[in-house]
Amino acid sequence: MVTQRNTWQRERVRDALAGARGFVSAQSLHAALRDDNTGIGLATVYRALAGLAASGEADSLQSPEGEALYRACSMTGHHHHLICRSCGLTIEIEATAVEQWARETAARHGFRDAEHVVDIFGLCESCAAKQS
Amino acid sequence: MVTQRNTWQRERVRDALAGARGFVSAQSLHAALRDDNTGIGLATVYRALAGLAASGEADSLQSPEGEALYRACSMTGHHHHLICRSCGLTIEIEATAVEQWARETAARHGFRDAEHVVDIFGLCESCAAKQS
DNA sequence: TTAGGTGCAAAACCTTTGCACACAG
DNA sequence: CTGTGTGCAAAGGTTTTGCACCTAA
Repeated sequence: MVTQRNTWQRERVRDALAGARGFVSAQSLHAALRDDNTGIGLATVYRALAGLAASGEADSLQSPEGEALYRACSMTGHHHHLICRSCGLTIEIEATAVEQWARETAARHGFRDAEHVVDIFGLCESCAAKQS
Repeated sequence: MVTQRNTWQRERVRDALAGARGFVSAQSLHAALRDDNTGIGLATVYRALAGLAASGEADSLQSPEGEALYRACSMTGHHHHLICRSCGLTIEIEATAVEQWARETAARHGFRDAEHVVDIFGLCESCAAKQS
């Protein structure tokens, strides 16, 4: 395993990520840390996030707007997300049945080394209430 | 419904999209049309693709590299994709079981207006053979 | 005619990279 | 010390936008 030093910047990124309720962009994460008087650089945030994603501590996905979104990963192994499209609240879900369906579908069409993306977007209870 | 004029540029984009075996980026689509002596502009390709996606004639998704990928949509209604990560071959699949699972999962957590993303990436048979 | 489309180039955007300096180990 | 990490700024990439001209209806 590659070396991974323990700098206060990485701590802050890790903390900010853990404190976020849902997926956050590198940009907004940097903006938030900026506002906390930390002189942290944008590049550092990107590098820290890439490191966290590589080591499995964070999850990443592409937003429809073209940004990369990150979130602290609590569940070990493979899992999926239920995401509120309004407030960003994210719930990690297991999908054993879907896993199997994906494997079978890939196999039926002769595909190998199949990976899959399964995410559900919706309005969480509180956001749905607000919008009523 | 908004007006949608019938220009040769849009025809070419539509044709190129229909002729592609899988998802293609706006950039490569433009490059391909460029090579066919058409003086089509990059902005026009983007605008045409946005229009096709808006009218449901095309599907779009974000590649992990941050590009927007498009594909002609043959199946009506909601569907998912099985995509070769090497050659881009795309197979449209139905996933009734997954649809239901997604609805149930969303409902169980109090989410409303749930949509979902379900795509499988892998190596298709011929690409797997080539790589052996 | 005329509202909308097109091309070009510039701008906006997110992300990566080069480099000198700082710092954890 | 020494090899990494950092900050800054510049560069790289994709996508959008402004504007004058063009064109389908």
